[in-house]
Amino acid sequence: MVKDNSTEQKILDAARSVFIQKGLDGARMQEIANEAGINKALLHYYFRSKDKLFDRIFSEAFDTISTGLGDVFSRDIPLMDKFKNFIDLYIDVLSKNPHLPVFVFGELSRNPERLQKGIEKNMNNIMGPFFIQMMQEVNLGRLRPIHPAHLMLNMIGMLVIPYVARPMIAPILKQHLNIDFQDILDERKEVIYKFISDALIIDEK
Amino acid sequence: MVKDNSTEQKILDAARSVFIQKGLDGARMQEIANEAGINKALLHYYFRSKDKLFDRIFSEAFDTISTGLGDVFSRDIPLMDKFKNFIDLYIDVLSKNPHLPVFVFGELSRNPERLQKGIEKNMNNIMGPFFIQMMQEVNLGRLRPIHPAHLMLNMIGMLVIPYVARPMIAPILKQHLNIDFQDILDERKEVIYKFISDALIIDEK
DNA sequence: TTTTATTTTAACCAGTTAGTCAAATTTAAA
DNA sequence: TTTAAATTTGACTAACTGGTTAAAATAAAA
Repeated sequence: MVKDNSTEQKILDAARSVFIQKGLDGARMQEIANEAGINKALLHYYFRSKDKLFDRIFSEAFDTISTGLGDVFSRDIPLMDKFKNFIDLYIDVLSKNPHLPVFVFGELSRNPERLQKGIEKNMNNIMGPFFIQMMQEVNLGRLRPIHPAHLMLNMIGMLVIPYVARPMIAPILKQHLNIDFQDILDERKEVIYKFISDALIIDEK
Repeated sequence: MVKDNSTEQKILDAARSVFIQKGLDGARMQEIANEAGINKALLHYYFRSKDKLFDRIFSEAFDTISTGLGDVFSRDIPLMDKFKNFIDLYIDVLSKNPHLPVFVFGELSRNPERLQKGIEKNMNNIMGPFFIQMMQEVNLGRLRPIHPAHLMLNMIGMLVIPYVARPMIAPILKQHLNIDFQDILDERKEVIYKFISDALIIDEK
């Protein structure tokens, strides 16, 4: 009497794959049905409409891409350790979901009201303490002054750009410098952490 | 006897607006026609198909977003000045075309073969000298060692992220820190240049 | 087994979309 | 002015798309 859960899962897997690859407008219900190995009508039996199905996939994607912003920064550890943890965690997530940023940013740009209220709520407890912790380090003369918002933008930008701009940059690197993009990706964790360390930490001579 | 140029221009303006807002799949020829104030059939008279029209708009957008990578880095000036010029130029371009990165990266991600061969050609003369110039500064002990490819990724990431992630980040900043995103944007030039300076330049004590 | 509820399907439908075409209108040339 | 070329339009079409529906198949309950 219970719904066959594996069918629902097959649909979700197929929908995730197709939506992330083609976007809301480019995706076809027929293609999702084919990839799930089922009838198109069954799609509407499980999820009433394309939009409902898409919402499900997008929420999931948004949650994934919001990972860490919460967990990491609320832990009671030194600031630079938070950055290190954040970088490591985020690159792990991205390397497993390389197409997520383009998908989320793209759909969000065409439809900003899709933004979840949830994520904004549990951001309240984090931003404040993190802000204070940075101010302290700056006042102690250990960090060069920078607004936390800018620092977060800098980090997220450096983390995300290789995945967002890959189809544009990878061919150039390969052609003119004979560099495999995967090698660059493998070095990102260390490079980014060193870069922000060098930018932030003041040598005490 | 010459084609009415203003009609073609009206079409291109409308197409640019609609395609960048909705993407290839989300755009409708009828909407482009409406926005251009003409008949839909006239669209096909000037540009034979939706794809042809889109190609035109995308190429233009790609050229715009590739600005500076060529001009700035081939000039014979100190390395840090190149970075400063690049940052200034790029932010000016982005502030005039804030939706371009999401558009180009999004369409390129769904259709990587759209990549122009042109841009790769005139990149040949630039990458080499820039690479060498950086090596020299590093060997002279003036710059901390970093692979030029990583540095470019860092810069482009920091430059582009506010525009790409705006609908995600702006509400958070407003809600929890009461910061207007435009204020952040206005500070980006200086912040980014200071950040990479601090990260790269070795103090000679 | 019989009955009832759930899952799956094939066929269908109404609305939309890119693209066409013949005719009308405007512009330029002879 | 007349003729020819270029521009613009309204009406149309064939293909596609999300969604529906009634019936069939399967599973569960009685």
